[in-house]
Amino acid sequence: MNPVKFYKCLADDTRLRTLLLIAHEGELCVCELTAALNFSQPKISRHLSLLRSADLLQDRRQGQWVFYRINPRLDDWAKTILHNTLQANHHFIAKDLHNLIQMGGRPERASLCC
Amino acid sequence: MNPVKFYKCLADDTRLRTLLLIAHEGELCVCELTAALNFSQPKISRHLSLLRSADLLQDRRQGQWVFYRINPRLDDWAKTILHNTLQANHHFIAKDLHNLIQMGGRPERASLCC
DNA sequence: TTTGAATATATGATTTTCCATATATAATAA
DNA sequence: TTATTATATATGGAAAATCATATATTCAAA
Repeated sequence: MNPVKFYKCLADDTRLRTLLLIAHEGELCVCELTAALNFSQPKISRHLSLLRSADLLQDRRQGQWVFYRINPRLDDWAKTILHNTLQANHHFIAKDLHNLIQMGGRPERASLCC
Repeated sequence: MNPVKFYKCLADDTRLRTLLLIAHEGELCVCELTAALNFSQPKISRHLSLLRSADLLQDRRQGQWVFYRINPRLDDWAKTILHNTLQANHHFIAKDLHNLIQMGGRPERASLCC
């Protein structure tokens, strides 16, 4: 992972909040991010597409929803930086997490085993 | 330090190489950075000005030279990220460090004590 | 056929770069 | 000392490039 390319991904309010929310929650779908961030769906979708192209995020479809998570094959140093940033800036996504908890009708995750 | 503002500073080739070179060397003047990066002096000066305005760098004048270093009052999490990035991406500035070593007539630092 | 998500296009805003020049310090000559 | 020249750095202004957003539309799954 080229470090400039990596930091360009983090250098935007929508993208950084998206990444930290996903890092915090493990996995989120587009409609959850839309509710948490209170931005338009196309806006969020476009940033997610950018983060997926840059290999920071991985997506999986489950029925009508598409869930995003941090790409597990992301370089360790980059993963570490995401987690350090989250730890030191929890306040940065506090309101978004609140919105997420308030959100009704969140999709159920498929159980990962049996 | 707002994390988006911080990452905007790192999200540029010239600025990231400048920061990592300074983090590696402790302190560098503009002419050393110009020689290491092989960019025009105004270009480097502009980016240094931006990094100083954002409180990532501190400058001091010594005679005709202006030396830049990482702002010692930068948030710890941000300092940590700079150092982690340097450790994991030494290759990113290898050529620049080589240019720096090759450079003739580097200015002498004022000794910090007696 | 309704819901969730992605994409295309246009546009406005920001950022980066270049060129020329300004300022500041230092070295040298008269 | 004073004037001259050289070196180091900063900045104003303009052009070029990049980026973010809104609207409209399309795609895909149930």
